[in-house]
Amino acid sequence: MNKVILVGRLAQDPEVRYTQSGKAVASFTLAVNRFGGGQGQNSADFIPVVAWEKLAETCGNNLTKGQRVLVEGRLQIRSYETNDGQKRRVAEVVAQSIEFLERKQASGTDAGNIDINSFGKDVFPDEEIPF
Amino acid sequence: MNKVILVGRLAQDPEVRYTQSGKAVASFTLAVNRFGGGQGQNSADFIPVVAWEKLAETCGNNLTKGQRVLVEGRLQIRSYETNDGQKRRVAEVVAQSIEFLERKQASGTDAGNIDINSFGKDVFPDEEIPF
Amino acid sequence: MNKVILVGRLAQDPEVRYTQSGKAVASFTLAVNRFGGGQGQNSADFIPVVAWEKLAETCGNNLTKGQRVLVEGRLQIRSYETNDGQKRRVAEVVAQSIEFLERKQASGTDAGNIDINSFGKDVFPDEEIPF
Amino acid sequence: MNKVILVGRLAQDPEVRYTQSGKAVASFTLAVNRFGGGQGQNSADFIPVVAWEKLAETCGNNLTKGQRVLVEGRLQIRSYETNDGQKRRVAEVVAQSIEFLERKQASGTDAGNIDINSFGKDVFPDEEIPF
DNA sequence: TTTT
DNA sequence: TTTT
Repeated sequence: MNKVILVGRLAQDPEVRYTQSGKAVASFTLAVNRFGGGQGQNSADFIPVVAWEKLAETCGNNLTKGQRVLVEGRLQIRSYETNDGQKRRVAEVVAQSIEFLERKQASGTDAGNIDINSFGKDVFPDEEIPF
Repeated sequence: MNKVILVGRLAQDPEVRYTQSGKAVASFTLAVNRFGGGQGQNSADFIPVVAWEKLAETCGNNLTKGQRVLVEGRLQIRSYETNDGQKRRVAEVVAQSIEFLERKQASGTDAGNIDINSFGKDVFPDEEIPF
Repeated sequence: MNKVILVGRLAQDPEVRYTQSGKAVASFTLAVNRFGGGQGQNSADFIPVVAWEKLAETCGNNLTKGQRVLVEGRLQIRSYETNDGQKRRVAEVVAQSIEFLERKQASGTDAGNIDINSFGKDVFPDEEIPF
Repeated sequence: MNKVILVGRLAQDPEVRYTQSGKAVASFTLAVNRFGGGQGQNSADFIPVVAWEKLAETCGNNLTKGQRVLVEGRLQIRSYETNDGQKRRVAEVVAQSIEFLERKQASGTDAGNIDINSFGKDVFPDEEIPF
C-alpha cells in the first residue's frame, strides 16, 4: 500500500508535455494548507503532482491555477542526475484519480464534482518525465 | 487533507535524535514495494519517514531493520540549505501513527498488532530535525 | 487500521443530542456521489456519520443541509435491539476530523477551509448514542 | 471520494457465489481490532466485505479464516427487503484491492506481499449479490 | 518559485 | 455469528 490523498489548490496552471513515445504527462504543484500547525492557516506544503495519459490531458483541459482539487495517488521517489553530475532525489505524487472540488473559473453553473481516473500501469510509468 | 498511508519494511534501524529543546525525533527509510509495476515485485520506493516525541521513542525501542509496518502520516516538503549554500527541498512523511504488522525479531509470541499514535502539534513541529 | 475518507454533501442538517453524562453527539447522513457507476452521476450512497464532543458541537454550529464536507473517520458496526426484541446491526462512520469544503450558505466571504478534529477516546465512545 | 482502508483478520473463510450472469462474488467478514478503545485489544469491529470477479476468485483461492489482509475499497449502503416485507439497509465494503499481509497457513516460505486489484465498473456492480 |  |  502506497496511498496519498491530498486536498489543495493548484499553485500554477498544469504543464502538459509528451514523452518520446507520445504519452501525455501533466505536472503541477499543489498547495496543501496545514491545519493545526503553529503558524496559523498561512502555512502550506507545496507538493509536486504528475499525471499520465488520459488523466494528464483532462488536467490540461480542465484545471487552472487556484482551483481546488482532491488528488489520490502514490508517493514516488525518483532519482536523477543534475547537469554537473550530482545525484538528486525528487518526491512527487503520481495521481491515480483527481476529483474537481470546484469548477474552472468563468465556467457556467456548478454541476457538481467531476472524477477522473487513471488505472493500471500508467501509475508505474516506465518512461522518463520529459524536461 | 494531507494523508499518506504506507505499508513497507524498514530499510534500516530507526535513528533517534534529540532537538535542542529535548524533543525526540526518529527517522528511518521505508521500502514500499510496487505492485503492478512493470519490473515485477523487485521494485520499491524508498520513502523517508520521521516521527516525533513519544512516537519517536516507541519507534526507537520497538522497530528494527526489515520489520513490516503500516505508517499513517502527512507528506511534508522541507527546504534547507546545503553547506555550500545551495537550496534543496526534501520530502518526508511525518508519521501520525504506526501499526506494527509483525513483531520484532527474537521477540516472544505473536501477541497481535501494536498501534502507536502521535497527535496534535507534533505533527507540525516548529523545530528543525537535528543533523 | 480502520480508516474511512468521504467527500459528500449533508443530506440533512445535523442533529445534536446529549448523552446522560452530558457528551454531545452529532449525527447526519452524508450523500456521497458514485463516479464510474453505471447509472451516471445521479446515484449516491447515503452514509450515516456521527461525531462526538467538541467536534459534534462544531458540526451543529457550522454545518447545514447541502453543504459539502470531507469526513475522515472509522467505520463502526453497532448492535442494538429493536422495540420488539429483534437484534439489528447498524454501520456508521465515527468522524475523527471534518474539513469544510465550502462555507455555510448565507455566510460571508469564502475564507478557505476549516478543519476540525476529534482525537483520543471519543473515537471509541463507551456510551450509547441517545435516541 | 469514498475510500475505506482496513487491516484485519478474516473472521471466516470467504464464500464465493455466482450471479445469474456468471460473475463471481466473494464475501467475508473482517475482524478489525480497535486500538485506543477503552476495552483493551479484545474489542473489534466485524465488517462485511465483498469482492467481485477476478478479485473474488483470488480471495476464494488464497484467503482463509484468521489470515491478515489489508482491504482497500468503498463503503456501500445497500437496501433490501426481508421475507416479511421489511426494508433493511446493510453496509459493506466493496473491495478494490486486497493486500495479503501474511501467507496462507501451511504454505511455504514467506515470499512477501501479494496485491490483487479490481478496477473499473465491478466496483459499482449492477447485479444483486446472490443469496 | 508558488494556492485561497 | 465471528479474527489473533
